[in-house]
Amino acid sequence: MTEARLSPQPPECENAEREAATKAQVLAAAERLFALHGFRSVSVRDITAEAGVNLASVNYHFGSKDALLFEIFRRRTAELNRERARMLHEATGRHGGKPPVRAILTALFAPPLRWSNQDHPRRVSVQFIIRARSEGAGAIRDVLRTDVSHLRRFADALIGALPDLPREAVYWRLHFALGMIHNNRFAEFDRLHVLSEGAARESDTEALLNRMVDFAEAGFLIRGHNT
Amino acid sequence: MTEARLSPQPPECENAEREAATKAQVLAAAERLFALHGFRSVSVRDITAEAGVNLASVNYHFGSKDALLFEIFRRRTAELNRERARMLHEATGRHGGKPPVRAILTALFAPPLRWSNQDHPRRVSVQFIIRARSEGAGAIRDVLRTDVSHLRRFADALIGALPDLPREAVYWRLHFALGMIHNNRFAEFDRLHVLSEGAARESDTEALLNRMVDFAEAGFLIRGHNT
DNA sequence: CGCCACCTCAAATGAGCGTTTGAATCGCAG
DNA sequence: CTGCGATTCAAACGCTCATTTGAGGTGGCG
Repeated sequence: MTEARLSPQPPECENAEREAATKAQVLAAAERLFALHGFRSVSVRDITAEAGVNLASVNYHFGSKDALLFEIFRRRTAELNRERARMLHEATGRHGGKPPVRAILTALFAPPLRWSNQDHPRRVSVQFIIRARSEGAGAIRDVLRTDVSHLRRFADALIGALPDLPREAVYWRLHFALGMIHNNRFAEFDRLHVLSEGAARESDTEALLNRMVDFAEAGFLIRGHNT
Repeated sequence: MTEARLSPQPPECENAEREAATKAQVLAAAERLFALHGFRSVSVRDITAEAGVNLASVNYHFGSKDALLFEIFRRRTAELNRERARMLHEATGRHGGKPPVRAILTALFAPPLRWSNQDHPRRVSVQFIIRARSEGAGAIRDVLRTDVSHLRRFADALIGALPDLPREAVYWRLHFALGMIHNNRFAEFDRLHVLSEGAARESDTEALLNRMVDFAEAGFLIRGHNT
């Protein structure tokens, strides 16, 4: 409960540091608990207990439990979208403005997959985002449904890479590809371990990334009877 | 509140009918509300109000809210698995014991997709199952993680159809294919409508089924550098 | 009819929830 | 040292929740 004060810090910034420390501890604890157990299952008391701060901290610093949830969601999706956009931008530069399907899919898949790595600091963030995507209500749901600016970049890039494919086919296949990522919850991996009797393990992130890109790329490149 | 008694029924079976009616009304209301808003957001009071029955009905007929949830989950997944197994069995018969990848994937995808049809009585059931898969805790989570007998039939069939592919590759690709279905939530369709500006609509179920099978089949049939 | 098992009902129970409150405490400026 | 704005704290508030209770009603059967 007094951990923040135990850290060796210059006294002249201790006040600001303590504020930042409390907020940061709440954010980290809430993200972890939400990712593991869902929003409604985790109480403000659970969060503040895990963070080692006072019960009132959440309402003081964030206004409400919902606002805290939205704040974490906002931060993490912004981070993820930024990294994805960066990789897409790099791929665009590498390929003279017209990246191939494989490079676009890699930009889409790699960030969340690499974050899911065993010892990555953003490991729980991916689970948090996936959970927020399916359980989120209110403001989160509104953002998810209406803010497609980030997805549009990828859709446009795919349309450019597949000029002969009808646009709606591209949108559908992008929808399928997104489903592949959103299914990477801990519980799904557990089921996969049981089903494959240990043969399929997600520990090798780059191999999994290749598998996913292979699978999705093949789906994008076909020219089926109904395209 | 007295709806059950208003229905014209032979008096000699009214008691049993009323019991069945109450249970059935609770089941239907709970399934619908759970599917639309999630488990934790829906209270027993919401359910009994929607069903037009007394508050205590849930605990009397099912024991607890959790047990009611699990009962619906058990029924719906059993129905879905039965239909999937039936289609797989039919495909197996049609192809002399060795159905091709396309037929296997159709057996996997068609039931939930057809249930999602606009006027299908099981429309909310699919949303319920998807939600239970990601939000479910306790007994549901245990079943999801450990009961893979239903999936194993499909995995074995796919292994038989793809004898040159390493087993773990089949498991991973099945995992990807399952992700494609589980992403078919109402909210995801909404987002797709916005992104595609109305071009991609899920109303034509058979066309969507073809798109999904095309996409997944291509992913299964490749022989990539890391298989 | 009278009994019985079954079901329904309104009311209550007690626990847990998000949030609020007002006093206490902090580092710091005057 | 004193006063001040920002933060932390223990306590409490009001509400909703799942569940329980015990009385009342029901139809079927001897």
